[in-house]
Amino acid sequence: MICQVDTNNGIPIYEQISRQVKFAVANGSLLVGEHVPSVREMATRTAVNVNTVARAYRDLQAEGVLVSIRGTGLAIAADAPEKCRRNRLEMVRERLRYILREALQNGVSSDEIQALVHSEWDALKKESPLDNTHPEKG
Amino acid sequence: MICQVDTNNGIPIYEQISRQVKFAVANGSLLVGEHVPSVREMATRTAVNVNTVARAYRDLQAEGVLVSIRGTGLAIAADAPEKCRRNRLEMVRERLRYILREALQNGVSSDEIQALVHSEWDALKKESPLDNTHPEKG
DNA sequence: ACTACTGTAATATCTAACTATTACAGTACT
DNA sequence: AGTACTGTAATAGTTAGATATTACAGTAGT
Repeated sequence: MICQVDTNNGIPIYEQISRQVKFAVANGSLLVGEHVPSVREMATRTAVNVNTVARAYRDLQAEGVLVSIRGTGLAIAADAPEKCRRNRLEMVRERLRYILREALQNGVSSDEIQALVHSEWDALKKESPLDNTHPEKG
Repeated sequence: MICQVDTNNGIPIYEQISRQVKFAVANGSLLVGEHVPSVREMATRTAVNVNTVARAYRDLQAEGVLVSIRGTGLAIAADAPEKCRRNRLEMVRERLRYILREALQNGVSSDEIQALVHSEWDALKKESPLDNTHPEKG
């Protein structure tokens, strides 16, 4: 489990981390019972402070994604995959809505948006071709 | 010129204001030479502090969208519409890219994204039907 | 028992964004 | 000249996010 943190995009680091954990659970990169990296390891690998990682993990516990195993670490909760998979599209949708609303309210046409999404999606696929390491079961 | 400010979405208020001004210039809601609302009026109408509006206007001057007319106010620069129209899709694209990258990197399929964009766009169109007050010339 | 890990918590410090307030110089209108 | 607007600036205070550091209780392996 590796997290990519961007300190310049305005999104709180703890939120970036918790989102990525939830996505990882949703697509099977993290399995039930598996331990998430310790706060210190995650902090080191992402060049972030321990407290910031702890904040993300605390939020994930509150959401029921992680459970604490005292003295050992934090593990993926039994019902986390179902939860995260159900919320995966919602997480994307929530942010997509802001952008589309702004575009719509300012005279961007449906065709322009469709073209924009298509071209950006293709560009991203070329940029980082899919490495299906953890394919989801149907 | 009315600005809608959301204090809870994490985006700096001054950035929300400057973006909305640029969009308004791009689609003809604000014309060359026209005065933008005074910092005090804009601050009152958006329930925001004067300094925050001033910050937005300062940025817009730095970008060449607004020009200062001493003692009178700030007006839309002569070449602002061209500039803003050229940047309009880029402003949307920049934010769209973050979302699509996150989705792609986490196993969301092309079909799911297309469906998501389509359904959200339709929902937004119903929510606020287009009032073509300032149609762009072809 | 010792060591090396876990998570958690408290403290202090920093920065960006925002607010409230006061002040000042330039312009327009009467 | 006086009034009412402009933008601009300085000051001080608040909040959220992040950092650095220290500390402590619980667990596992030796």
